Amino acid sequence: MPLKLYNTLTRSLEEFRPLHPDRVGMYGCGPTVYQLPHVGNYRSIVFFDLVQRYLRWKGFQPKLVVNITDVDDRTINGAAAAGVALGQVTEPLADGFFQDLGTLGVRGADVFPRATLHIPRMVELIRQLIERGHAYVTDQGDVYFDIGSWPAYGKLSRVDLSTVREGAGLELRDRATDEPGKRDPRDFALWKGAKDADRQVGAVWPAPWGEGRPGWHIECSAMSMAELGDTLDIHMGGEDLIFPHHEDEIAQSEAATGQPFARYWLHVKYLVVNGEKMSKSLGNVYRLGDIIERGFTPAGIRYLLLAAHYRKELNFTFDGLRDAQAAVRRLLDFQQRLAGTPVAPDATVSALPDIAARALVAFETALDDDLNTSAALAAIFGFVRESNAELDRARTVTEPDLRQARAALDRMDEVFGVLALANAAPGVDEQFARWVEQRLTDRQAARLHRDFAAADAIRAELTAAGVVIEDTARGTRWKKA
RNA sequence: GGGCACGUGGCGAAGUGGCUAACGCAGACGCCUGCAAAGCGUCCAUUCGGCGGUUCGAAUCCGCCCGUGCCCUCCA
Repeated sequence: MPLKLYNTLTRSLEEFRPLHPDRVGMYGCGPTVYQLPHVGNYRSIVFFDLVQRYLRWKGFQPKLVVNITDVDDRTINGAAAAGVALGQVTEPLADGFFQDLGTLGVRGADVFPRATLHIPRMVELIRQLIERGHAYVTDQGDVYFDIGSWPAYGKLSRVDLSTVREGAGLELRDRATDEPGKRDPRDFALWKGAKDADRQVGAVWPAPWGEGRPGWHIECSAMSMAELGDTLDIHMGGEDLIFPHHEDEIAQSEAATGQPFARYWLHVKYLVVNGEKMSKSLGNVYRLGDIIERGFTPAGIRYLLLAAHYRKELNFTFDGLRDAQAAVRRLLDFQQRLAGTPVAPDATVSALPDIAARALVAFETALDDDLNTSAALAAIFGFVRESNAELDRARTVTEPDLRQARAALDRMDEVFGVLALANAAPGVDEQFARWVEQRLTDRQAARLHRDFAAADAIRAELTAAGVVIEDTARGTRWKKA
């Protein structure tokens, strides 16, 4: 079954065919490390992870590159304000980012290039653009891309820059005076001549036309092409990056290499909080640490971020997070049930293999349709419900049947990674577990004597300790609430 | 001001011309259970922001209105 993706470039659903038969070059615009990322950022990152996982699931060999922008206006300003070197601001933030990725079960891109380590490649690209007449150097030592020299400009965003006016126009004029030597207000910076603040924080690199530092857009072009070649298969990012960032990437890359830059452009819609945009003034910018501190689980957060289709706005709320965790709980309960179901060689053949097979087809069909994660989750829950019903009916099943059910669940979680993440959560400590087991033994003894008052007292005690118990035909199970 | 999206039950969220509008959470009732929990079953939108229009038929297409989000030069 072919995978179809919505390509922003053509504004249509297209069958995905990689340039090279199996290998897939993917690039996702990663964080600028000037502050800790927030849930909005993670929606994008988790989406990159999803795409990579699914491509692998489908048998492709994806190579995912996610950049770390560690030099730009904001990082430099941050370092200058603190009076420290650039790296002293960016490195701790990058570390924090990687730590969060682990928390969210993001497998990790294959490469996380840092902009500051790819400056020579950027200089080389700019040199080519100047040579080919697509860029020019100003008296201030800045280098701009000459949009007039590139008629194809605007093919991704379809923005007609000549119609821009009013508020936007005013800003444009202000910027033009801010950037002397710029021939056309639409031209964008490839290189910025060194300024005092840059020197102060050590953000200065040599170039044939004078020292300075790269512009933002060129960073992504250089890093993606360095890792994936002149033409990559999939380029991803937040919807806000379509213009001008990705537009500029296309222009400068294609003008420099003469090759198509990226074949499929995927853009993730924004996440809103309580239906409102996330902003500092509203005080609703949540970082991962904030959410975990409120007692929410990484698996719940990951589930919530993946539960909505990536091209639809996602409403992030704490109520929604609670619901997501309940959904994860249901999946975990089912997984545990599968793990604990007794097998019997003489059990009659069950419907489990058939249920599993149908679920996998529905699952793949959903994801093939432009990564419809909501529909894929529906397939998983359908599998859970039908399997539960079958297990209620059968009581015992054959080992092969059970194995197929477990395999199907694992296979589907390879894409979502939610169960794996939930199971990776730090377990309860040994001593606590021993105490719980002891109390359960006591309760069981009371139950055998039909002393239900005593049994219920122990259960109440456990409930107060945050333990939920389940009596099954094979004994009592317990779990943390 | 211009451009692009979106608005589905209490909440979240699929579905984009035609079976009884997925799925999850919450809620109600029932089965199971000593009682619970878990699970299962049934129920929970005659209706898809509002008003018109096209069509044999629309949540799905068109128009207007209301609301929200993104972009209009360094914001995922």
